[in-house]
Amino acid sequence: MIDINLLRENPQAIRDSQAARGADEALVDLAAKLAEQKKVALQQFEAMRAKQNAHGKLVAQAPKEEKAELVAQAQEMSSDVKKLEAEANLADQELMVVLHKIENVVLEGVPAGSEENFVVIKEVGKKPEFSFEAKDHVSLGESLDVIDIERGAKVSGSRFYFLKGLGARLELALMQLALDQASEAGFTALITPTLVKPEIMQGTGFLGEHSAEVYYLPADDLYLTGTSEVALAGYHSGEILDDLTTPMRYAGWSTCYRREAGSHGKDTRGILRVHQFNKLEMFSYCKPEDAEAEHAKLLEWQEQMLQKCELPYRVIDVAAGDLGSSAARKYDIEAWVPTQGGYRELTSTSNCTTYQARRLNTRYRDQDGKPAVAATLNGTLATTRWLVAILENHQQADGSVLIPAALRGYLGGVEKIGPKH
RNA sequence: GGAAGAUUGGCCGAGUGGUUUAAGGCGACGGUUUGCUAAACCGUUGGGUUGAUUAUAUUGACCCCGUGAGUUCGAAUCUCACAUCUUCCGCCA
Repeated sequence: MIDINLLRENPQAIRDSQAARGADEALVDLAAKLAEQKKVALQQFEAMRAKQNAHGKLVAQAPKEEKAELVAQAQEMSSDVKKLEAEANLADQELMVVLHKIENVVLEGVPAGSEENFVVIKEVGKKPEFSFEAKDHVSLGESLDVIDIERGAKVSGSRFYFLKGLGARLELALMQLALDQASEAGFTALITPTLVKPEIMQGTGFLGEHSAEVYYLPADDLYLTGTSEVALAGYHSGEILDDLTTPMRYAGWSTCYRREAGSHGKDTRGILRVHQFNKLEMFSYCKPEDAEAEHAKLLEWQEQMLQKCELPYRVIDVAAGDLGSSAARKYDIEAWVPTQGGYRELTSTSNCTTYQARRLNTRYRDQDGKPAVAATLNGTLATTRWLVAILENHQQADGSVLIPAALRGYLGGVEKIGPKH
């Protein structure tokens, strides 16, 4: 949710942001109007309530013989109060509906426009050159007996898979490497719930445009999370954090579930786009003025992980129209995928400024001890999808795959995955 | 799945329809005293919305006692639903 003070003081900034995203600018003026209406309604209600309260004291103190008379007067007041209260509540609800529709104000420098308007910030690493015909991760997974897609489909349907043998161990190795790196950087590890209540899912903004992406369990009124960001953002909801002089950082590990409802026919081969995968997510709570510096750090840590996995990649500054509604800026790191001849997203890091925390009511105490809304940021440190890039980039002429040195320690020193026969 | 009990401020805890404007204690913070610390004494001590004024301050109104609805002129207090926790019984890993 945007800051209602900004709506009052600088509505143009919000209009400009909506325009950069290609979102509805008219919402801004509608919200301002509704805010004014709510204020008036609330004042009327409070004035009437004050009268009622004062009268109530008279009733309490009055001698018995005068009570009947005073109570009769109070009855009239009561109905007025109820009416005005209902009006004020309605005005507030109307305002909230519109406020929630306005997306976060994008930061200066974010490229305007939609998906294709991203800006490449840098390219790092050397793309591999093969003297043989490179295999994609599906055939590598099959020949090395580390990914079993056929049986995944048999058991659970399309977009499901088994990771097997060294494939399964490689994923866990990747997660552990990421968790160790995060721990060294001061992150607190958290294994998070993957089923959450509606208000948490709502609060993190995943029930907006992307609600079709989310698995829902009607029998229990719970949602399956598509990322541990949901639980991590909800972790401190409704709290006032004592000290944010340095950011509070969590590394959340969880399985993630996505319906992929809007992507029929897209990436149907392999494990690039699946219904279930694992992810290690970084999540930071910090002061709003520290958010951009924290964002840069998250990006740096992500780059370190890609370098440890010896993957060629590029960093892109995602365009305003392609940001989630909570994000004020987002950087994606895309790894080179040889058989696709292109880059594919491996990580994403968003600076949500105070937008997400305001909706979840997460605050901190500033220098004066006064509560203020915190900023939240998130970023991927490892996912199952990384296996695609690792397998394809490190494949050898003999059909084997070299394991990046940083991961070997987690695999009992195994240096390569050889063909099964 | 069944039964009983509980939920009040940072923490403990009183409060069973009207001077509750939520007692009291602990903790924390400030002050006095003190060579320093402690003790003692005095004071302060939540969140939100919204006004006024001489506007970094002062002061007022309203809301918040797990959540939501209801009864009532008036609800922390009564009713209903839900959530969470505790204990017990049953079933199961």
